[in-house]
Amino acid sequence: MADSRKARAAETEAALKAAAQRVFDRVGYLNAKITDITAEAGRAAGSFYNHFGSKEALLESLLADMIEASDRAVAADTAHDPDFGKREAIRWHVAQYWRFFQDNRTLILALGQAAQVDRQFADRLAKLLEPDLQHLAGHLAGVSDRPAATALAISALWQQFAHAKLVQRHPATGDLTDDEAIDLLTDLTDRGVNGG
Amino acid sequence: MADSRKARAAETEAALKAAAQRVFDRVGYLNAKITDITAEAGRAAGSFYNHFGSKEALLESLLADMIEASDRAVAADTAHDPDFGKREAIRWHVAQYWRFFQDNRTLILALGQAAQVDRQFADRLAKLLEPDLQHLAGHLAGVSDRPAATALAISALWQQFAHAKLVQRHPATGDLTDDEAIDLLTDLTDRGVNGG
DNA sequence: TGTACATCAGTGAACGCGCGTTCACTGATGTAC
DNA sequence: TGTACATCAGTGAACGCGCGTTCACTGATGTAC
Repeated sequence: MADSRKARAAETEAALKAAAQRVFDRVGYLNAKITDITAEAGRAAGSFYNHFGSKEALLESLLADMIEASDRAVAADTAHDPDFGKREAIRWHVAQYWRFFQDNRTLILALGQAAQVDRQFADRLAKLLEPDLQHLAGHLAGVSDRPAATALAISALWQQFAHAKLVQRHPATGDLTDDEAIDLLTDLTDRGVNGG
Repeated sequence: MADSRKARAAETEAALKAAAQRVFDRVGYLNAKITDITAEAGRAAGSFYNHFGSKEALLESLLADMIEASDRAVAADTAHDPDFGKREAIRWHVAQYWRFFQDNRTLILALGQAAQVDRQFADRLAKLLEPDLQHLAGHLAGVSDRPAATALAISALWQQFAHAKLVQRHPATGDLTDDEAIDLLTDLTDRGVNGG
């Protein structure tokens, strides 16, 4: 049965990745020890280094997976409405972002933590996020006289509010459903750039 | 010359605090070693523990200083305009926050990093920020039907945008003066809550 | 005012814990003939 | 198809680095008489 070795290795690698997500979720990326991850995956400590050079390499591998999935989703999208003059176009983007955050919250937090302690990583991450920012700035070109800076402000707003509700579970967001949270962000954004 | 001992101790403590700020600024709170701080202060490693129980205790001491200064500033404020229906009232608050961020950026970043790795600390920090959020929510009560959640969203917007410009120095904010940045945030906030 | 002792801030070498990383070994799978 | 050897994924004890933390010591300042 050829390839059963490769299959076993792939299985272990996948188990380590899945275990890492659970450990990150529990204690955070920075507090996660290599041995926490291998224990969670039910493997020996040494096994880790057959698959990843370091904790950061593992994180980058998870990031690559996320980017791949996200690129596929973008490709599947049949041209969404680019006109940010319309509230509905904005709401679609907010909802899209909200879902993305929910689906990837553990990884997003881990990336943020890694960026806090490693300037190089922070720079690389910023470059990876640049296209999304450009995308947003493109939509704002028609309605704002400072599309780039406004895109930055708006994505900051969306991200931090999603963080407050979905991660921190801040009391001030406690009585909001997800849809209401998305509406709130949509209103702030729509009025903020379009006025009224 | 009585008290010259206490004076020396106070001097060393102040030197350690000042050194810590510089080290945090250079390498970040999480990357800062105790010996980095003592070396920067020109003292022996052991000296640190005469004054602080741990790096976190030092951070809390810096935080206490900031809160004290900030409380003094609040006390000195002769009743500002609470009516967020007016753009000028909003701009005053944005400018206030901007200055606060500039004056305390190193410490704000350090607090954020500490919160990332220590849930207890994060909770305590959130409680300390609560009054400011309430203050903002109070101003929004007249113009928003969800003042608490909106206050959270708006402070997230202000903080992250200040971070992008003043810490990250994100290219998208490169051609903005501080006043223009404050205007941009004011516009987004004013229109966001009041519409046009 | 002077002397003897106590106290204290500061020192820095040494200790030891935690954890990342290595490596000799095992058992199973693949390959050569 | 069977045998002998090679390769590889996985194991886990052991190693060693980095760094927080301690502690016996020094010299200076304060106190008692």
